[in-house]
Amino acid sequence: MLSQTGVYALQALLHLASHRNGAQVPAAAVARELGIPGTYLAKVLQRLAREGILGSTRGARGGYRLAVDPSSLTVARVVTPFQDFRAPDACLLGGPCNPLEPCTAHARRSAWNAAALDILEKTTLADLLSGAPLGSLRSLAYPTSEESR
Amino acid sequence: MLSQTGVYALQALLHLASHRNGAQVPAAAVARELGIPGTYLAKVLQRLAREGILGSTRGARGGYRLAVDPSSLTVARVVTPFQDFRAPDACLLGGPCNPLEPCTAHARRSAWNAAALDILEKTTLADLLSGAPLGSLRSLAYPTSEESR
DNA sequence: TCTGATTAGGATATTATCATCCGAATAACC
DNA sequence: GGTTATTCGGATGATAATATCCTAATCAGA
Repeated sequence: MLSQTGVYALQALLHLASHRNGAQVPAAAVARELGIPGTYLAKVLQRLAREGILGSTRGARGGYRLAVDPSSLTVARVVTPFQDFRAPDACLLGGPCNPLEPCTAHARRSAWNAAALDILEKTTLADLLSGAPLGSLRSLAYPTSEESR
Repeated sequence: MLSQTGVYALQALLHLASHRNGAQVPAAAVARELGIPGTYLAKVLQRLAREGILGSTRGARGGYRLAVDPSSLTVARVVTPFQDFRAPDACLLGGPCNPLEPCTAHARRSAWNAAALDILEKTTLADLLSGAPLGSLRSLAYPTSEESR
């Protein structure tokens, strides 16, 4: 569901978020701490900075810091720069399938994708850090008896 | 969520399932019908045959046929040979994280994965073909007011 | 102003996924 | 038995994701 790069991004952000008072942390330190290939993480952080999710300063005692509030930073926003979640429009049944009146398989597939994206858009960095109750994830548990088929 | 190869497999199986009375269909015909690269689909079908999902006969008038009942064939079983859905055990927070008492982020990530797998295991080929009500997918809709955070 | 630490960015290598090619093996039909 | 249609399996090629390398640009501090 999440690409390797997406996971790296999340890990790094969670690590930075745990550094209170917005202290700056060099990319190499984050990488060392998390056991992520340093040269690669550098690229990922660079990208997150371009996205405005991280702030950066170069030079001695420089590094990266969170630029947005963890409680308003969704997993979707973190991960989207690195992987595409748009539902593919090709129909599972092959034939040309009117998007306005899609076949069942098509509709189901879109529902899968929407559901996955929904999770990512409802979960924030703060959620991941705080031991908050599962919230939106609860709706993903096994369906209770009356709604199962 | 689904790899390209997984989608090919599903499309092909759906196509074969629509051929009543278990008639055999050559790989090339399936590929032509669905607009999938024929030489690649051949490999996919071969694999599905090894998995016991398809039956095959070589030679003239040969081809592939479904070897299991669509209503007992889950999407998970179709797709698993081509992509791994096992939840990675690496912790999102980096540090060594006791699997028996995982960190919040870890738990949430597992929940995502379990939820995704759950969808795939609850949906059958027959579901995709029949216009059956969404069933298990309904539990993935936006949470109703009282369960949202 | 020099030096060391650090991000920025381009170029390149490595690996996995997707796709193609080719030579068999097998089965139906004449 | 020969011919044609088809699956099977191995080898190879293309493309995208992942990872590394190198050279700047920038900043803090001595």
